[in-house]
Amino acid sequence: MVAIIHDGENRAKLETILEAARKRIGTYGFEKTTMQEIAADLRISKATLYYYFPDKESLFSAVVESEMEEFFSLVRKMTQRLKRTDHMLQEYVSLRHDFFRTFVNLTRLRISNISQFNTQFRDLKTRLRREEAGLITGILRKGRETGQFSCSDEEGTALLFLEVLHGLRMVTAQNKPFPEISAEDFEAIAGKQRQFLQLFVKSLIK
Amino acid sequence: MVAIIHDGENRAKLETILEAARKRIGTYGFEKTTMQEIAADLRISKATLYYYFPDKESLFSAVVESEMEEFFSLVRKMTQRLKRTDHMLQEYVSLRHDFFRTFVNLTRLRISNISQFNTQFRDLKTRLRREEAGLITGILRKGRETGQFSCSDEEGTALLFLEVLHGLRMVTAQNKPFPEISAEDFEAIAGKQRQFLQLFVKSLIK
DNA sequence: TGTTTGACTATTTAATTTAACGGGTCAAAG
DNA sequence: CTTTGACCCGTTAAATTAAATAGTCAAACA
Repeated sequence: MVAIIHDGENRAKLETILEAARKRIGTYGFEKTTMQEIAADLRISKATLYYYFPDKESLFSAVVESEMEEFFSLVRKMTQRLKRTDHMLQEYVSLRHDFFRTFVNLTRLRISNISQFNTQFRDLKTRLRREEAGLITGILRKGRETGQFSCSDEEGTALLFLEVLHGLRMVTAQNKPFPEISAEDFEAIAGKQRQFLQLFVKSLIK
Repeated sequence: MVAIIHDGENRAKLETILEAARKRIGTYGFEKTTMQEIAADLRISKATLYYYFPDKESLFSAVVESEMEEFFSLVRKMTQRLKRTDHMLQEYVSLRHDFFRTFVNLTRLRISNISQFNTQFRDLKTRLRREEAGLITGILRKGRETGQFSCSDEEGTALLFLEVLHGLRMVTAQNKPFPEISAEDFEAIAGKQRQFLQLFVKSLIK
């Protein structure tokens, strides 16, 4: 049997591995998490890990993917629950912020090392980016259809929106040695993002 | 006589030193520019350099300061020339972009090394930041006074504006090895900043 | 007196070597 | 089908050493 097939009890084992990996990554980041450590946490051998995942990259990609899927799921539920599209954007920023708070170390992966990771990782990143842009585009479209927003080029606007959020995060967190993204920093990021959101919405409601 | 006093011909000598330092820094950045090299370019001894500037940090700060002053001067002239405040913002972004294009390597200074520089450098940075914020605040105020913009909290808005521009620059230039901020990257940054500017102005013209 | 310099030092940084570690494989066992 | 210990090899980290570099200063000079 091959690891890629997810059936029954095998699926459960994969889940426990993902969970262990997620904990390690969430605390120490990609670089500082070894396969040996994950195996030790699960009290299995490293070779067994390699029986379920062909390589480190695949395991880590799977972790990121599952985390992102959960985030997307929350977002979708939220968009169905809310009526006002400006509130959707607001909630989106809030959810995304919480998500990144628990997943910081993941983002701490050094750029230089990203390039070392095979195309697989880069592909995942761009896919998630696209998916995220799709969600925002959807909200903007809905805003236009319901007469709440006036916006031409929803796609371009959505990309700009995401890049500005990303940029504000970077600018604030930039010169922190390493684990030192403090609670205040997170609050500062949230504040700036809210301020931007206000401005953004204002530009849409014309 | 002490280097800090800038009179007559002494001033001229300081200028030539600043010019030589500026060239080196502009090409190789702070870290990779040595006092020896600057001295060699001027065909003077390193000790002479230290006669005019107490240390490397002071010389480099002086270079950055003079560059920034020139930029600010251009901006002020521009604001007096133009009537429409939205055009002022547009021109500001354009000027700033050109300025940073010629001064990239300066920004390449590693954050970790910035902290090594004494408070002096950090002070300069915050002072310039404040000055820049003042310029934008001025434009926003003028916009409100002339009825072109409606904006409460001009200061906060100005800071956000600058941080978003900075953020967009970072996000685009982030994962470039070193000297590889290509012309395309610069164009991409400019494009995103223009797009944001459009949105920003829209939110102000209510 | 103001300016320039070569020779010097003390610290940082870079280059070099060496040891440890981590990703990944595999034959064999359960 | 699943698990494992033992193994390999390339990368990284630690330790050691060599080279630069920021900064000083007494002496020369204009």
